[in-house]
Amino acid sequence: MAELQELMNQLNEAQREAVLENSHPLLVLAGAGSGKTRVITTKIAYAIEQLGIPPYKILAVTFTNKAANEMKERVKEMLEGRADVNECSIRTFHSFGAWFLRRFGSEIGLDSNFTIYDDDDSLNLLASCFPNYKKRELAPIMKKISYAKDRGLTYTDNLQSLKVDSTFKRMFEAYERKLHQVGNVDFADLIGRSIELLETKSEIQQWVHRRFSMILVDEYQDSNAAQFKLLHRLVEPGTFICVVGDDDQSIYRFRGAEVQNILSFPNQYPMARTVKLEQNYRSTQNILEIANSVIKNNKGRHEKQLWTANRKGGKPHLFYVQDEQDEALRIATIVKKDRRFNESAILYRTNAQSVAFETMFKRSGIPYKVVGALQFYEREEVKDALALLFLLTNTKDEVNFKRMINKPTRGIGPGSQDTILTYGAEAEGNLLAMLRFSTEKSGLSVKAREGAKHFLRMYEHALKMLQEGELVDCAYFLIRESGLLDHYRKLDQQNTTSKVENLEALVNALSSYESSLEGLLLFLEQLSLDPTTLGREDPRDKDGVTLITMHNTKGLEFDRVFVAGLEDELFPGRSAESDEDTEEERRIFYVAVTRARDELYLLSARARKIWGKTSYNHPSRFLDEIDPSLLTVQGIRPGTDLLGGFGYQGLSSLQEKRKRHEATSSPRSSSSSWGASGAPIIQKGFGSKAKTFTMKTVHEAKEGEPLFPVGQRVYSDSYGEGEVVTLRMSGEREVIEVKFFNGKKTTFISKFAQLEKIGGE
DNA sequence: AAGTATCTGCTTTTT
DNA sequence: GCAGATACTT
Repeated sequence: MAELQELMNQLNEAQREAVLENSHPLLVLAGAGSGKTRVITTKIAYAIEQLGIPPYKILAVTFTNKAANEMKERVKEMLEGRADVNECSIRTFHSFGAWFLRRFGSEIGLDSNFTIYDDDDSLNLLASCFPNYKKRELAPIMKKISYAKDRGLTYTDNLQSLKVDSTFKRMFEAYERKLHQVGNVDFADLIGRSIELLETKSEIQQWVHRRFSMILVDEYQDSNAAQFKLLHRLVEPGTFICVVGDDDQSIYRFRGAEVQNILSFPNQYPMARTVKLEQNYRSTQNILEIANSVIKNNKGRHEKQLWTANRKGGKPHLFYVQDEQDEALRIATIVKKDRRFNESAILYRTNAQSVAFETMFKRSGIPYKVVGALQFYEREEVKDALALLFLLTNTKDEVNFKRMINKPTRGIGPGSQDTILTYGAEAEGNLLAMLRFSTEKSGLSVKAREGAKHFLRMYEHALKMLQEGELVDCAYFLIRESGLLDHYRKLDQQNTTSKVENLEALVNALSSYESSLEGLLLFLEQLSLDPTTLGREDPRDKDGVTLITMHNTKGLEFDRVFVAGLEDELFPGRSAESDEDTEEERRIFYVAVTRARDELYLLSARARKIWGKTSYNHPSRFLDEIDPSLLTVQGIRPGTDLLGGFGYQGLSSLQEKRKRHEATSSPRSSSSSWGASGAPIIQKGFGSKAKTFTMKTVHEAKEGEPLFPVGQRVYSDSYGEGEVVTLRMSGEREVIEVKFFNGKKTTFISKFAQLEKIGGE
């Protein structure tokens, strides 16, 4: 108890007020670095220790996994020694939805084994509804469907506000019906169907009301209309609700977030109290001043006075650099000097920007960690293996079925797939049953039927293994028996990839889960909701400079922050057209700058490679909003004419673009040391031509005679000498396996094999 | 059905 | 610079 008192003593007056107010709905307007997380975590500690609220009755919701994990840890630290701390629900909105639906979804016809479709899967599902459309055309529609769902709308609602036509409505409906049919949910459903559940099943709503007596929401400014609605359904007059946020840090408008939610909280909850946290404890005065001078240009915001009692600090730096390599070099030079890797972070607008830093850091031996990028999960082989597992938990999952039914190829092309799917009604959506029907009846070619049989038998066996609790063996079995393992092993040998290693890593990750269907579901859910966790050691354990998108830094802080890529078209991005778009970008800038405790570096490059093309952009307009006297500037601002004549700035942006374009297309003499112009010896064109391999019949078959005997010595351009070790027939085709003397083993279709027979026949 | 070659057009940001 | 769609060959 004394400890709690100590925690309370660390708070300022406003913070303490926020912790102590527990009888009215509470809105905490918390500026950047004002101790918002501390307030929430202390509030939880206070509720448990002082008010005697059992931990399991507390629900704290955040928007990002990182924030949720961070909060969990802080609470655990504060309440060290209490065994029941883990009973607090500290989750993202989406993971709450998943938990809730897993538990009660059956009440609204949702199988509890559902899996969660990501954006890619959703698009595939939509594409399967409209085979005549290209994915390119459907992608923006899918985006709009998600957007509508984030707004809490269904296809039966009036969608006029979205400016859509009747085709859209039709597609929206078809998508939703299909999603129901396959028995899975998309991200938006985790919120939307939870709302549906609460609205239609009063006994469950009552259960929820009994269960959670205190609900806290962090980063409330990022909530969208659907989440707002969900929250409203979770609380009853007796529930204590507290939301915390900062309208200046609202940066998820593109995903449907509505700042209005935080601004109108007092109207929604008439008894609400508001507490403002305006003292910043994080940054130096100089850093804060820069943040303030930029954000004040936003019109749609609440006036507030964020101040700090911290020291003035050194002057932040602004570097004008040549290009992205130069940018990386400058940063590398700085962090190398004092080696304060862990205390430094590089913030950028787009994930793609991390590459230049990674390359440079590898070169200079600087340790780093990329936060958030999906690297592992996005790999083709990993997605393939996961698709096999997803199909295992839900045999109606058409998206993952289509992904894997013919991969690696087993003779079931688009035509055969259509045939199989025609048994849909008869099989009640069960894809394995469809396979069975299609193998029993005519309609498939011999090859396709064999392939289908094999796939079916494989799954029947895998399901049995899963039932017997052999989860890891089952996963391995699927990966091997489907042919994926051989397929990728072959690719690894041809190229210098390590796809098989990734498959192994996946199976290894799976092995730390309970060996059952439940364990598998948990594993898949964890992966769907936070795909960044897999395949990488816990980033917190690793030393190094943090590379991270500005969006991902919310809630984090670093001694030294580099904000990279401050150029128009990149930041603010090219798609920021309206004032609202620009204001959102400005808030992102504000978030980025306020992450810094002591040192702040802003970097702007004259040239940058975007999509393989060098482009020349203006320094970010946000830099113009900073009083130059606040910064130490190094390098020369592009457009500054040292002779005092006309610079870029005198030209309209269109003229400029043209002019820059000319500059780009003329042969460049300058070229940085590792620019694209330093001609490599292996030219792309030649390189790929040399590898070009067209399937030509190399060996003519003679009636009834095999093309190769086992033991035949052969020579291959790519592998060198080897010997045929096995021979089998695949349908009409002779297939041989050759073991090369370099140790590699590869399978060929004899007729097409680029092999020379050597030695006497 | 499967494998290649070639062309096109584009990526923010996250659950 | 890369993925996806298209056209073509075996």
